[in-house]
Amino acid sequence: MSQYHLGNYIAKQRTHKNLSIRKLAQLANVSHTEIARIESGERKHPSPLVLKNIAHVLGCNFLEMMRIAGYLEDDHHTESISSIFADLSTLTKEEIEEVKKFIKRLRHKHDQN
Amino acid sequence: MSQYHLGNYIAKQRTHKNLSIRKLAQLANVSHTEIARIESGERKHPSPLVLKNIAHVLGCNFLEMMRIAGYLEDDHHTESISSIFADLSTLTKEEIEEVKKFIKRLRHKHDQN
DNA sequence: TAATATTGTTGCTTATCGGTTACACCTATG
DNA sequence: CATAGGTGTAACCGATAAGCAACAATATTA
Repeated sequence: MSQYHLGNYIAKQRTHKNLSIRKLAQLANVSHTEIARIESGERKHPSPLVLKNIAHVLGCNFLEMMRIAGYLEDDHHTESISSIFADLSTLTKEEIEEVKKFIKRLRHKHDQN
Repeated sequence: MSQYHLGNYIAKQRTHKNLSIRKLAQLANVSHTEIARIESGERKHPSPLVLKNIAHVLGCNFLEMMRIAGYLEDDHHTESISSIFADLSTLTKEEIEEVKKFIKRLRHKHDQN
């Protein structure tokens, strides 16, 4: 396990925040052993639900984490999305809220099919 | 299991494409029993890798599927831009174009101040 | 130095994922 | 009718995800 994997990414984020494995585990509501195994690379396919909690505590992008975990495919679709991502950073909080509502409405209509 | 879940979504997509469970399984390189369990709701947390294959065969948005599976962040944590990123990922190309226009209008109004 | 706490890691155990096989049911073709 | 094929589901089983308790090693404090 000498290659760069999800565990390295999480470990870097964690140490950068001066958190121990156990402290992160406590905050993310995940066992410390599981986090240790993920970081060491022993755990091959951790649950997305676990990763979601970890990403939330570490304050890093969950989808980025999912991508590193090998769960996402980087296709053209996600690329066009990331361009929007760049556009968004120029907006104010209030405007971003409007975008959120707009997306929520879209998705609501979307889910009815 | 009377509620709308991932299985209902997959079953609808599958039948809409006139595919049997076994045929879908064959194309997606997943056992037919696993797909049956996912559709029935018996399987609680199918692997994202399995879902990726299924989504690819069905020609539907993988992240949308992930969202329905409960693997992506929901609206409780959508405080950062990165959460919008996740939300966007569940939309179609056409819908994303709408969001782009919406953002463009916002910025236009923004620049007038 | 001795006692205590904290670090990451290692069995052990339970639950669940996911495949192979077998089943019961239905449909079509001889 | 009978045989063949296709449908979804159930029984069984190996592999693994993930928690708990115990561990050795280090850091801290009295």
